[in-house]
Amino acid sequence: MPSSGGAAVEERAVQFGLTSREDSGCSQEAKKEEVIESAKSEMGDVREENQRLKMMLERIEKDYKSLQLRFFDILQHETSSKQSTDSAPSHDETEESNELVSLCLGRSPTEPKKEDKSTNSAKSTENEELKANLTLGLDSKILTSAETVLSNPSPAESVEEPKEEEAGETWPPSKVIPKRNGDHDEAAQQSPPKRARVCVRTRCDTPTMNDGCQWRKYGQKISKGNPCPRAYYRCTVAPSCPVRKQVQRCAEDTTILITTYEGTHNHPLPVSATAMASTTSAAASMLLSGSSTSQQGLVSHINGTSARTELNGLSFSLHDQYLRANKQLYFPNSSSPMFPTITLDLTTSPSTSSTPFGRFSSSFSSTSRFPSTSLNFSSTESNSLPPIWGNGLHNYATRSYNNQQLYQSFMEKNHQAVASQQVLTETLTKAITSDPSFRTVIATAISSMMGGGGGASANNRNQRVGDQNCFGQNLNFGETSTASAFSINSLTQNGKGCASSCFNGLSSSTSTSQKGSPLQPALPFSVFNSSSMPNTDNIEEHKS
DNA sequence: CGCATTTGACCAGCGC
DNA sequence: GCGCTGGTCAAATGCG
Repeated sequence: MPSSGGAAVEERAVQFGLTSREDSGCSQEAKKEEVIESAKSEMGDVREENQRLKMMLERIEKDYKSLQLRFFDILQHETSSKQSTDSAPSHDETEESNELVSLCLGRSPTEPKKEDKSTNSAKSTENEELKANLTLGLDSKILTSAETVLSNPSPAESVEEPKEEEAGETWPPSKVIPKRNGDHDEAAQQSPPKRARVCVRTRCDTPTMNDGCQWRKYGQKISKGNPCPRAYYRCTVAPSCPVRKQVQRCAEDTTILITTYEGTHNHPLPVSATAMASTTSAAASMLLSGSSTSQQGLVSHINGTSARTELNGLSFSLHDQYLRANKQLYFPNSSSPMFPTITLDLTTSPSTSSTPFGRFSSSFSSTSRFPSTSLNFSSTESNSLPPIWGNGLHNYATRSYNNQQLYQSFMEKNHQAVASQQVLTETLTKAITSDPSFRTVIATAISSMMGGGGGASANNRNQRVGDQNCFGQNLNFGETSTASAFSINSLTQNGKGCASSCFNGLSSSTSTSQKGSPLQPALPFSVFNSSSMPNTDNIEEHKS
């Protein structure tokens, strides 16, 4: 913004220069002085304008600070209330929604950090935790790649990806020994051959679950113990992408599709693919970093044979199979004893277990060399619960259930997903409108951004469309129309990437809503930045 | 014709 | 060493 003021100064200076040159033809000093005086007065005006712009900038920063402080307050309050009443859901709609909104606003990854230090220490401490969540818990490269895409459409994956692979996720696992020079990651510091696999169980009628990525089938095998063939896919988004996945139907319930991901994408992902990728990557990170120990980015609550882990807000239920005696005749992962496997159960079939998470733990084979871990997104609660998160009636565990429910809904019923998004939109809108001060701050920020940006040329605005989207879309999220556009955009792309996109939003928003950092990029909104992505579908939607 | 899928062959790891 | 199994390759095939 100051740059626009500077540009104005230069422009006017040029004008005056020309004027004075023209006037120099007249040798009358009086005119010269007149011109000089007028120029001085003009300069004074420009200074004033510059001053106004500076003040505007300061005001924006101030608003931003207050927004952030408010977010931390809410976070703190929520954390404390959650600790006191773990079982009783006591969050009101506004709070949860505010979380979401604040997360969006806290998109800037660097600035808030400084501000936290300047504020009170307690909050900065918490923010450090959140930051840790961001950097470690979401060590998922998917997120970073998504962020890269947002900020720099050019393939910066060459910088990002190797870090990922340093974590031990290389391919092919049987041929490449994951000994890297840069194995300083905590995951790699553990047993080198430890390579995480993320198994996702979903109900899906299609041959494969559409996760937004492009896959090429390169093999199919009948695996032992399961009459259903296992298909092998490799990611074809980038030629050198090491990511592969195995798809197999559950023998017991053929409607359940078991997708096992391995490796990390070394390329920017389509927006529609970031959801599953980030989820699996985060899960893999959690697994590689130790599932049942409390670490940075991971807040685990170990309770007997299970542990509930909050990974960037996603409430994961961990069940070390070694803690369980349950056995199953087969499990897809039992055939791959070389790799630790983490399973995300996105199925919502009625549980056969009495314990909230028992259904899943019983699915594990104990033959695996590494402990498998389950991330149970499911719940034994009735499926009749509306897939609305942030409705204030559910605790975090339930919200994770809702999260999963939503994902399922998106996968199966797009219309239902639209409705859910609309409810979400309403909730967000209500969250903003329910708090006058909050609304004022946001309105000020909006006006500051939009109005203050008036000094910038249209070209500049276009060039910085990503950045502005970064801010504008977050603020606009409080507007029903824009939020609806988001959901519709996500859902109208031929019904394929939509599910992932929506899940993307859910996972990201939810992840940041609890322990996740507010500074962490909010993936769902990357949809708006799709113009910077090579995803033409999104580009078209963005234009519309 | 180009691309994706299919499918049998091949290879490596593991257990006996 | 042999057999079993999982995983991958690559030629054949199918499809748009």
